[in-house]
Amino acid sequence: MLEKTYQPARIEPRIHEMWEKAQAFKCGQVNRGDSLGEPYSIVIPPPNVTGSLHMGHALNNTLQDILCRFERMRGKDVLWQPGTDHAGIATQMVVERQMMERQEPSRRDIGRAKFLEKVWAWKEESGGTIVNQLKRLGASCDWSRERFTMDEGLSEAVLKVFVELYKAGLIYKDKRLVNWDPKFQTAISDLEVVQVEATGKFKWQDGQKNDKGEEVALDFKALNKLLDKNPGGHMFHFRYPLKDDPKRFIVVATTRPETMLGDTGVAVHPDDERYTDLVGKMITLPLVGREIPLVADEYSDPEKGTGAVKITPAHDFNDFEVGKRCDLERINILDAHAAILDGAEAEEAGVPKAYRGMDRFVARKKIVEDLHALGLLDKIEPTTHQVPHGDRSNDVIEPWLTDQWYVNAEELAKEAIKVVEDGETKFIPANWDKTYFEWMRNIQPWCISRQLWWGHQIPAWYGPDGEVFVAHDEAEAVGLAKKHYGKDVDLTRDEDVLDTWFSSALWPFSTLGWPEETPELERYYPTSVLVTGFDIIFFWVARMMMMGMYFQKQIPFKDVYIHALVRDEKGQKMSKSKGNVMDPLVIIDEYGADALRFTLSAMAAQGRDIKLSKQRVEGYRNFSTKLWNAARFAEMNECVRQHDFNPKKVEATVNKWIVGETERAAKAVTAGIEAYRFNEAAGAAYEFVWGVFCDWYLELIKPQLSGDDEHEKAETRACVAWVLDQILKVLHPFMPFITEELWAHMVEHGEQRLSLLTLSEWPSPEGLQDEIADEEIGWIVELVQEIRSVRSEMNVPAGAKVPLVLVGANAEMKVRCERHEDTIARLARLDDEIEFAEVAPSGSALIVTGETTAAIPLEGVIDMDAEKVRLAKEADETKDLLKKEKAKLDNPNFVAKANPEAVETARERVEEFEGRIERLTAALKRLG
RNA sequence: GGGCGAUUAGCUCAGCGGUAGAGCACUACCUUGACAUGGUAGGGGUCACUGGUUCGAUCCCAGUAUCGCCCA
Repeated sequence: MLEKTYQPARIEPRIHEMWEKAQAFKCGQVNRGDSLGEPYSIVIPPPNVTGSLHMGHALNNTLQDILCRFERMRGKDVLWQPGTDHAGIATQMVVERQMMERQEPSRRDIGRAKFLEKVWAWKEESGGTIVNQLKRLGASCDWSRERFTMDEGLSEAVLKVFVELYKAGLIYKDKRLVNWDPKFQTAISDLEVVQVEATGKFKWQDGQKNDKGEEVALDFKALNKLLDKNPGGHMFHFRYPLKDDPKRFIVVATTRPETMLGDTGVAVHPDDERYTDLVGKMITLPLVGREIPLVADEYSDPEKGTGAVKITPAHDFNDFEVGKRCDLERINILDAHAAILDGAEAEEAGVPKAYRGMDRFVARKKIVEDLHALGLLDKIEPTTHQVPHGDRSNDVIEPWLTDQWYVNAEELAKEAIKVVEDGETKFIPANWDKTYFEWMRNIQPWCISRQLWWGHQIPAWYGPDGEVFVAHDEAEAVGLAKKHYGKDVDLTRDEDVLDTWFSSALWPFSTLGWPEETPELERYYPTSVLVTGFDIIFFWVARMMMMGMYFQKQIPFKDVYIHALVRDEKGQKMSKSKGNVMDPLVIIDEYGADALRFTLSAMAAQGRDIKLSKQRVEGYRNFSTKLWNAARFAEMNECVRQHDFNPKKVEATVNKWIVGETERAAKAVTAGIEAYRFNEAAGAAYEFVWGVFCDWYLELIKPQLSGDDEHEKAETRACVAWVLDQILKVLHPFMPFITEELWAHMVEHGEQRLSLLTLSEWPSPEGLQDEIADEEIGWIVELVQEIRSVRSEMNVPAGAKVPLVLVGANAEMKVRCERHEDTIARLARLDDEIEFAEVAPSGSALIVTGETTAAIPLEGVIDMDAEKVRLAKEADETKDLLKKEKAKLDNPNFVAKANPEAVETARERVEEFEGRIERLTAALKRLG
């Protein structure tokens, strides 16, 4: 006997063990029938090995799991490929932090090899967290195939890709500006940069007078206090003197004063008449003394400030381009820590001694002070601007001039764009292709080198003169070098590693064994769908597409399903700093994995973010309880599975009706999942289970189950068991644990199950609709609801039984009544038998439905005045409806142009409403 | 500045060219032998605004307003 409530915490681990033991999720095995189904494959977007499951993961993996379980039940050979990525910066950071906490020597002290040993040790010990969390969510991945981007095989793929792209000229080394993270001392991708708004409040202008006519002094103490708190937020205007006419100044503005040490020009707009005569003249850069030209370039905006901008090509992305166009020198003034250069480099860059080795923000303050002392500070204004920060370090990013490796993404993007244009790969919802195209068509060279130790070390070796040899391994590089130099030379390997996304880009085929030509690669590539969030379109989708097209000549996935972001109940992004994070594991502990999964799927409407609240989860936990108790009811009534039960052969009307409803529900769920409309699929299942099966079917059959018609009882019991089986099946992708548990349990008195629910066949009932049964049950439902409604409105005590008289019933209704008398009586709480009469007994409450008038004779019990008001109100409402329909039909255009079905419906309605009004009027007349 | 999206019940959201829906919340009643994590009944909406298309618009189109996100 089932317990009274479902207790997920007790059951989930056991179910999980069952699946594992049965190796239920292994790909390439025959689960049913005698042949392998057609392949269906999904690669998991590999979570960071340092990660732990957050709500976004929970949603992402719930949706993938729904698809996989659904297709597996439909007989496909499903591969859901799991694994994690090595997350360069994040992992290195975690391990370094751990070393610091343990007061161990730093990574630089112990060296690269020792450090990597430590990272691997960390990975072995703690790297599996998220995998176990995915299992708790119920993810039906083929865990036997779990991969890691730093695996031997995947590393081999990385090597091959790097070498081949290099040979094809699609990977090259270049000196460009990169986003430099001074904290981690590595280049990071544009996508790892977050813009943080800075707003200042300090204001000062040279020569400004106060009320007393005194010049206002610049309060450095106040300014520096602000700058210490936030170095951004202010626009500083400097006066740069002309070389030939030192009394004449060009005023330029910057939010980063220290960069002026690297200025190599000042630009004005070519059409700016204020400066026409000055273009080409030289300016003396204050503090530094360098002579720099005034150039004309359209980058400068004549409307902004003075129309002149200082140009620092080595420290600003826009200035870099201006510098390129105007042939300006690039002078780097920062070191890897983003401090001002020191020593020989400083000398070479012409950095004045006063600032050498100084932190960038200290230099910022000092330069402002020094320029002010020279009378070259024009004004300081508060401003609001975006300051780039590293998303992991949270340090201010510096554009920095370095040698890095690049992928010619523009070239690779061509094919990746084409296959989406051609519809080979489809985005769902479709409008995400706009985002994809936008990004792909404006793609920049992809900087793939990172100054880290943890990752795939770049397979490039340098000769003594800096000549580069890219090869699969050192031996090959040595060979190349020998050929180049004509003798053996010492080579040094490039120290840098590749961007983590470089290996992730290969994930759809590297996990299948590439570069080996494996049967899995042959069978499961291209994968069926990639399921991910929109924020990852650039990171994964774009890059997987480029690499897939180049190395496999085939798309990596047919569909890309983009799901929403999970937010908190107020619509805020969940973040640790806001403290509004909902931990999926806490929710699972409290409500069960099924409740969480169902909540996420029920809310996963396309194109809208999910605002998650505990209350919602609680609601779907209640749904599990409801299902549990329906099964419990079935069990108590010995509703057990009969192997020869055929839903097409049921005789009882109510059974004919429920098998038809089951078909409808199964089809709706199927259609929903097929179209990635998870909310519709979940909603259809929910409505069927609760609103149809529990609320009506189980109630309608109660009299039968306690009756003595053994033949009918047997059919109904078998029918309940059959419907429940179908319910467990269609709910399984959403709620795998409770359904698997009930599936196993429902056989206690019946036939042994041959397999797990998760390997059972997806229902696809056909031909079970029965219009007559639908109509008959529909009539009963309506009648019962109306009686209940009247009882409630007339304040008939809930426990009291009332008589019922059908007025002017035709033969069919009489038959129906007789057939379902027990049921109606029970559901509507009637006493005695239903009676028939030509006119309603006096003192009755009246029910006027589409085709029926029913009377509840309760003279003395009900308030006849209240009854009059109620009927009059109903008559008025019906008259309004009638008026609307009539207006339609009175419009000749409607009759002429509207769809004939619409006209027909309108006519039917008019008839129905007129009938009802007639009967309501008659009823009112009787009441006086 | 460019792009995308949203605006429907108190809240969160479905829906969609033809009688406005759900969940939660709310009100009343009910410990009836599956379930109080429940049942029954009920209240509650100019479908943001303005035009247009149409026999008919919450839905399609254009514009306005407000909000959100992404990219510069």
